[in-house]
Amino acid sequence: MSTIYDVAELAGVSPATVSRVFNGTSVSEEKVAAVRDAAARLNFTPNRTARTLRRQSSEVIALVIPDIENPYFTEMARGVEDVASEAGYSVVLCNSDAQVEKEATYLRIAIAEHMSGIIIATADEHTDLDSVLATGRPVVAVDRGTDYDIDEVVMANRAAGTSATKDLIDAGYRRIAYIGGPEHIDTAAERAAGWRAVLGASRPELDLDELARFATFRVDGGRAAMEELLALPDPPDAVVAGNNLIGVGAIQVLTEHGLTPPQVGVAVIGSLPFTTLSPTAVTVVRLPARHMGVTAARMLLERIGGDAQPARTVVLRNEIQSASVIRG
Amino acid sequence: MSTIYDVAELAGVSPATVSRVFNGTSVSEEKVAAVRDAAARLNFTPNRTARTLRRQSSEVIALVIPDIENPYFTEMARGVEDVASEAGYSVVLCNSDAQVEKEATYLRIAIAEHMSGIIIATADEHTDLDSVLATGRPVVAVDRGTDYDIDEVVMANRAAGTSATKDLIDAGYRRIAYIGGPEHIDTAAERAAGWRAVLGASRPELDLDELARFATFRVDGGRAAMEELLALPDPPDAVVAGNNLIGVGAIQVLTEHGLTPPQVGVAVIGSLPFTTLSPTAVTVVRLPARHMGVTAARMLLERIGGDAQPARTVVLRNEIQSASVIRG
DNA sequence: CTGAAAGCGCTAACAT
DNA sequence: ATGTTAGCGCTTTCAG
Repeated sequence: MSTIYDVAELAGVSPATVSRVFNGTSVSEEKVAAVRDAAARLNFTPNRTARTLRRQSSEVIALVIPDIENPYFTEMARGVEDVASEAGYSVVLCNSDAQVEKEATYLRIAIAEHMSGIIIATADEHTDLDSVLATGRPVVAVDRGTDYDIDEVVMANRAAGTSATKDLIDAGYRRIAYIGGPEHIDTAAERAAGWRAVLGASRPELDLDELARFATFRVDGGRAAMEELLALPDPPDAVVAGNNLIGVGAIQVLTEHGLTPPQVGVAVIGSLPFTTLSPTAVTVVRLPARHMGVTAARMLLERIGGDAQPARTVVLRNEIQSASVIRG
Repeated sequence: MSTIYDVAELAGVSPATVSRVFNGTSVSEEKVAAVRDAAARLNFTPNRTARTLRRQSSEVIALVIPDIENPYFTEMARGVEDVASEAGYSVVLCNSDAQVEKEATYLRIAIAEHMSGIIIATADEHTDLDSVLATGRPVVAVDRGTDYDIDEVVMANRAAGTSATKDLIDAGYRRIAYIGGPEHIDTAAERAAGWRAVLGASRPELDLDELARFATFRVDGGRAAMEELLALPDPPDAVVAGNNLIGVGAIQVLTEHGLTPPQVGVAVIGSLPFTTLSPTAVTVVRLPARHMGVTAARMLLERIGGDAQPARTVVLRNEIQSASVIRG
């Protein structure tokens, strides 16, 4: 690999001039040409590591997510990436696998690699951001809140739970169960609270605790919980799924039991990007994941640019796509 | 951020000793303790950039994929990540978005950041790897072949096309269409060839060109092609989908037309991780994506370790999960 | 086993 | 506008 010294020598200028050419400061026409020519001839690529070491910052941002296989997060990643690359930043995707230790490792890497900012959907409500924040790096929380006073972009989780449940009630379902993610994750708790409030008011006779299940935010979690609910002495006639993957799991189990929606009502919080269901069979509360990524990236870029206004919380509105079935 | 000099001073040793402690070379018990203690007290994190600059290599590998929203690639990414992190490497995920320019940018970054190796599912058959290879960095191609003599891990694409088609024939379908990815991508071409060979032999009366469609490897591609096929004067009674997303699109359109599988036969090359279909409705040729990632990562790590044997090609066997429907 | 010192490639004062 | 030079933080000879 050639260096700016090689280029400088071939072009007959100083290394500093080469650096200037690659950084857009004022250099005379002719020297620019000479440098570019020499660089091309040597197949020169500036060494980012050296540059980063010198500048103490790099044009890369870390995006830490708990499940890279969840389309919700990859859709968000797309949003982040589009904004970032537009601004000349690359984004490094880190999969914490919902494990605090892995998450901590990636956070450490982000610091050690001088990345200029972090967008994180935390693995745990109490993720420790002390050391990152101590370095002065901006951090934007997405999807889930944190214990810190930082920018965050979240969904209207409670509203999502509310409207999903209401839709099922309007469609005529009565015993509406809920399968959510781990209770200690605030999004999961909020969505459940929405369901609880609506159903408690509308169907006071129901034992809500019997109808609520808290699983992992994954397909197998949804499957297991749905099996449990179906095994109840008095099984539910509808279910609200706390996220996309839980929804998939629940629908799979229902289908296997010959209870294809809308035979049993299903409302899913989150989009089902790869579903092959008829769009009228299941109610979907669309969560604007891409938009979340876009918003978070913009905010982060602002902070990287030096913006020091107080921390903001953006709550993204969701959009319900109701199953058009009216029941009994 | 504190440096080894700070730690050295606090611990009463030289910077070199601090470095040795963090790199596992022989240092006396007591000094190790002193250094660790000082480091902890200063909340010291080694600066990877400096280390990389000095060592001319970093423990990160780049994984370049054409579509981060395709579960096939994220599943593969998981495999790569598991192996890599086991070996102390972190993996940086780069989404080329099937664009050669974006891909080239990420390749450039990989070089400039001194990443120690690259796993790539190319955006284009003729992706230019010259500059990467010129640096001596190992590159492993996954999913798709390249013009270069490098390690590759691919699926048994032709066989996938063959068995998908055979299964549909065995189930009694007659006019079996094919929707594949862009013809210039070798995987797409091979899968199509499998379909063509089987169908040509078994149903010589069919006009294969009429029944073949080449789309993007995405849901909308599958949708558009399926619509076209259904609009044919004599529409097909079955279809082979060239990848998972095309399959999803095709099934969506069929469902919307009231032609839910297995009313029209569907065989998909690639797993459908988030479908809610009954498993007996659609034939799936499972592609071991995770395994592909694991294999590629292992090979890359070997190369990084200095292994210089001739380039290998690993072809991964697939597994068919037949729809258990027998027709006519 | 330990320390001193050079240097990885680049940028940013500081001169000129 | 351009060149000179001093590091950024770390690893790694080379001495001792």
